[in-house]
Amino acid sequence: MPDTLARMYTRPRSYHHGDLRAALLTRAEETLREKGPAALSLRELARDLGVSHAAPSRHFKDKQALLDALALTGFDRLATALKASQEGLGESFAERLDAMVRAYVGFALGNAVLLDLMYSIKHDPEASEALVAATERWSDLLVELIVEGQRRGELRAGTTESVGVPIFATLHGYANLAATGMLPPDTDERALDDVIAFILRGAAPE
Amino acid sequence: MPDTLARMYTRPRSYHHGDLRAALLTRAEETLREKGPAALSLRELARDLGVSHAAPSRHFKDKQALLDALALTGFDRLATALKASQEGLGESFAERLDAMVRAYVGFALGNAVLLDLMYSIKHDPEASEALVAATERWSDLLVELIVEGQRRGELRAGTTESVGVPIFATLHGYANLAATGMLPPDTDERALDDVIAFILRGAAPE
DNA sequence: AGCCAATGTAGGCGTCGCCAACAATGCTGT
DNA sequence: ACAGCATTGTTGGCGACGCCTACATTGGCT
Repeated sequence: MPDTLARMYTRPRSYHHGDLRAALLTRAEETLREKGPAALSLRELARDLGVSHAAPSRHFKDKQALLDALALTGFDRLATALKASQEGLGESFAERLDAMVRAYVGFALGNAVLLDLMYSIKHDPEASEALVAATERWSDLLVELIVEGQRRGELRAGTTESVGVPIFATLHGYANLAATGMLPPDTDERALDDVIAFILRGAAPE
Repeated sequence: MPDTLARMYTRPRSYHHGDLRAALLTRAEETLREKGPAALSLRELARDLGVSHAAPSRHFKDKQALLDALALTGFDRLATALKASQEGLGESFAERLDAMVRAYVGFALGNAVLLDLMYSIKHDPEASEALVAATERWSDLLVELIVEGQRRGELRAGTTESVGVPIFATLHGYANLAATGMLPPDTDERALDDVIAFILRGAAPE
């Protein structure tokens, strides 16, 4: 039965696994989601995949490297989700912001631990480079939204930062609270509406 | 020389330490601040304090219990800081909010790792009763601010939640971004002003 | 004075991350 | 076709960690 589980990630093959790196990432994310970050161990990962305890080191120089890679895939998926949320929409800023906020919060709720990992502080200076690039790939979406909103006169004037930071702070803060279950119990759908309306008022032209 | 360090926390005394529990908490927070949460180990703590590796277990049943206690002191200090920020102020909501936001962000910047710990614990299965009480002790301050702001007509109508959640989300989100160093490099003082103004607009009466 | 609960010590268990030495595999150029 | 080599996986070992149990010292209470 544990063998059945292993088969999901490991080709029935011997010696060379085939795609151990991808299997490690997949399994690691499942563990993260199901048992939390503290329960993530390289050795257990290796056991689950039917591979020796040192095999993972061929693909990730240490545990942090695996976490960094995991965060990277998270940013990729987040960017994809946000981009998808903007497709087939009208040009109204309010409409687009609404969609983006919901997509972001949806991602946060569906990937709470992963999101936490993505924003945690301890990335290697080196892996940082790829991470920064990944972050920009999606934050550009927000910037674009803002610039376009300003052009259409639906947003107040000001530098992208002065307008964007409060918006992003609100979005990020709400997603974080919702994902960690820190909001008053009943407040769920309704609260998100309130937050979106709040952002629109805060960012409205003078 | 390591002895000198130990003396800071340990009475030169033998066998019974005197106040090992408090010394553990103090030293643990320093370690957290200086070397991050991953570097915090019960055994090293014990070594630093010149005590055997099992001694801490007399005061904290396991590592998580120590982290919980640490979070608890964090909430206490946060509540104190927020309360202090409201003293000697006028009654204007704008003024009081400004002070509270700055106090919160100040705490977040000065206690980044601890704050992270505080919020990661709550989400845990059964947050201890004391912990829940501690969070309420300070969130009541925010609630009070909101209710009073509404009474004075400086805040829009609505349930405390519908008004408070967006405000707190913004505050929490900005503090979090600032503390994890995720804001554009130059944006520091100015950005906080923008955020406060943003909150006031978002929460203003219709 | 004597006893007991609280506090600290000593040692051991299983797991972890990381390292070094060795083995199997498959790609490459000739 | 095949020899050589880089890639990938294995084995075993090291030190550190969290937690457990059994034992030692202490100070306060009766």
